[in-house]
Amino acid sequence: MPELPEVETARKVLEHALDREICSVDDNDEWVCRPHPPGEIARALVGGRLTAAHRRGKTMWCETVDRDGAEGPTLGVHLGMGGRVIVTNDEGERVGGGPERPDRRPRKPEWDRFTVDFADGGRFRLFDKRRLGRIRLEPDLSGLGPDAEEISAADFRTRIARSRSAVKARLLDQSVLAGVGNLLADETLWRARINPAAPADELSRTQLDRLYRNLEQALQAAVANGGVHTGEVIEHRHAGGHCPRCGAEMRHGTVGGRSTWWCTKEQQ
DNA sequence: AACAATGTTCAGTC
DNA sequence: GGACTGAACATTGT
Repeated sequence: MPELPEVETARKVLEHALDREICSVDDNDEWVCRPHPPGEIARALVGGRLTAAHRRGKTMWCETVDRDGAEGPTLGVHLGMGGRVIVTNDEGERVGGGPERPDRRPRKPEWDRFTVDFADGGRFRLFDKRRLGRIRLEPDLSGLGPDAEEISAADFRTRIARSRSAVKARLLDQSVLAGVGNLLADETLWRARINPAAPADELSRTQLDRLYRNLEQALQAAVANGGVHTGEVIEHRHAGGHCPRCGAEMRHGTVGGRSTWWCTKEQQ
C-alpha cells in the first residue's frame, strides 16, 4: 500500500535500526538490489552503522558511517507496490510498530528480500512478496520533485499546470511532486471535485488552489488514520459504487496509465 | 480462468 | 523533448 503516508510510517520504523553495528547483510536478491551484484551492498555496510533515516515522497534513504566513524554510502530503500520495513530486536520482536497487520498466511522466508543483521541481535528487513521494492547504494534523488507534504501552494500550482497532460497524470508524476500514488490521487481529485482527465493547464487558479488544499487534507487524514486506504472515496472505487457525497454513480477508466474512479456528477 | 492490483523503470512509438 | 503504451517484476484476490 505504500504511498507517502505509509512510507513515512516505514521511515519511523527504520529509525529503530539506527546506531547499531551492522554485522552481516543479505543482498542476494539481484532483482531487488539491482544494479548491485550480490555482496556489493554487504561489503559497503558491514562493520558500519545506519545513522539517519530520511524520506522524500515514497523514497527513503539512510545515512551511514563505516567502522571508523567516517561517512559511508547512503542506502536507498523503496517499498515498491507492497513492501514493508520490519525491524526486530534480539528476541525477534517487532520494534517501532509499523503496520500491525497480522499475517494470515505463514510468511515465506524468501519474501525477505534484503536483511541487515546487527551485532546486538536485532535485524532490519525489507519484506516484499511482490518483489517490486528496491534497495540500492547512493540512490539518485535528482528526479524527484518536492515532497507532497512540504510543497507550497504557489510551487504546486506552477508545477502541476505546466503541462497539457491529465491533471491526475501530473499528480502521479514523481518529478512534479513526490509522494502521491494512485489511491491518494483519486481521493484528492474526488475531494476537490475535479475530473482526473482534465488537462492540467486548463485548470483555473481556484481549481488549482482547491486541489492543493484537498491534497494536504487528504494527506493529513491518511497519516492520522493509518494509510491512504482510509480515504473517504476509496471503498467506493468498485463497479456499482456510488459517490459517498452525492450518491451518483462512480465511473471507471484509465487516466495517466492507471486505474481511475471518479464521481460522474461532481467530477465532470 | 482471466484479470486487476497501492510503483517504478525501460524500451518503443507517435 | 513530451507523452503514451506495454512489459517486466511475483503474488494475491475477485
